[in-house]
Amino acid sequence: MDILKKRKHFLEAARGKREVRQSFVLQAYRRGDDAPLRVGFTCSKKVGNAVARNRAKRRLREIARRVLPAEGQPGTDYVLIGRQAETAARPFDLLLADLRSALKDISQ
RNA sequence: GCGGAGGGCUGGAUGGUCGCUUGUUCGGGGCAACCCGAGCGAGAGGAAAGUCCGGACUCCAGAAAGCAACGGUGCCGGGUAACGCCCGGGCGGGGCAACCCGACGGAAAGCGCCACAGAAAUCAAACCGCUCUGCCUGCAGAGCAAGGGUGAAAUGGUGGGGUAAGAGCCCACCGGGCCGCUGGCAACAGAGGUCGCAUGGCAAGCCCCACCGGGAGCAAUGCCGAAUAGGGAUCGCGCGGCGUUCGCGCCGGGGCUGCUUUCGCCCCAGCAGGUCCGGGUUGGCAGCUAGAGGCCUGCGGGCAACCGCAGGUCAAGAGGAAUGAUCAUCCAGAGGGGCAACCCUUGGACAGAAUCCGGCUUACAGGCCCUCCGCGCGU
Repeated sequence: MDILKKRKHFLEAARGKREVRQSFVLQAYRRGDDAPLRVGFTCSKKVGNAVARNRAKRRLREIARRVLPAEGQPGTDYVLIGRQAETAARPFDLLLADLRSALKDISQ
């Protein structure tokens, strides 16, 4: 599982499908190859100050690490977008459930 | 005990599970750069923040000196690599006090401004008035600036003498100017003499004086580097100004910091083509963390800031940016129940390194400690 780092890749992912959950927004973009899936994280200044953004990003990174290797699809770029308050405050098991349901919906 | 002043410290703890960055050792792979696995370490703050000052470091600008411009600082002394910071002192102001606050050089160099009110706001004067004289019920002339009133500010204040009424007109005390003296490195202070005593305020309006300052910043900068365009050197044609008898002769001209001087450097066209050099975007590596370092202890100097010496110890280095996620128990705190032990619920301030240091400023839940002042009570 590689991490997205280039602005170009984030812009590509933004053209793909979107799934909105209470705690985050998931974007997915099919690259059309069989290489391992990739994931990126975005927390804009809307999420809060630097401490709030870092915390939101770390929680997103953690749920991605636990769920994506088993349930994500190869050849896909995923982007998780943090949302104000909910990303940092939502109970962790619900956060995991949000990601699973979003992945299920977005692959259809 | 109540109220207050100054200063310092702290900024949740432990464990389980799963991760990230980095150092090192071992094993494996690779020509190598490096990659993979395992073990052992390290991994956010007092403000990491605002980016407001001061530096280190790097590059740019021809150098030096002087001048000008612009910006900054502004009582004195000390500390420091330096500062607009810190310490000590002076002066002024506030507080019963501990203590706190202060853009705190110059207003007889010049310009400008001083709203409203007021007669009058800096250069002269008199609104209500007061006194005397003349005519006699109001006016004219002369004298006065004490009283009233306005204002942030009205030509020093209080008391007395004096006078027609008054006035530093005269006197005492206070205040002030000037002069030297004494103390102090100095800011300044003290006592004395002298002058009745005309230089209102604003310099946070311009300005003057003294001192300091080149610009940009780690996205600096250096190195490695595919392609394309542009660039440079050299060969070749060929060359600046003036005069010309068209053979040539003579002489230079221009640019480089805001200006000047000295020194120094560079250019003198343009162009088809050949050859050679080179080029630096995405990316990678370096810069990159050991430096005016922090902390502890001891000794020495200093009122202190701080300095010196010796010993010990500690030390993130990311780069769409690691330093965590989650669960449990505990500890502060808050609410409720209970005589109590205790139980239940809730719940964690401000805030995240980005080249590195020294400051300042701002934000901050809760907790702890020290010193001092005033009042009250007891001895």
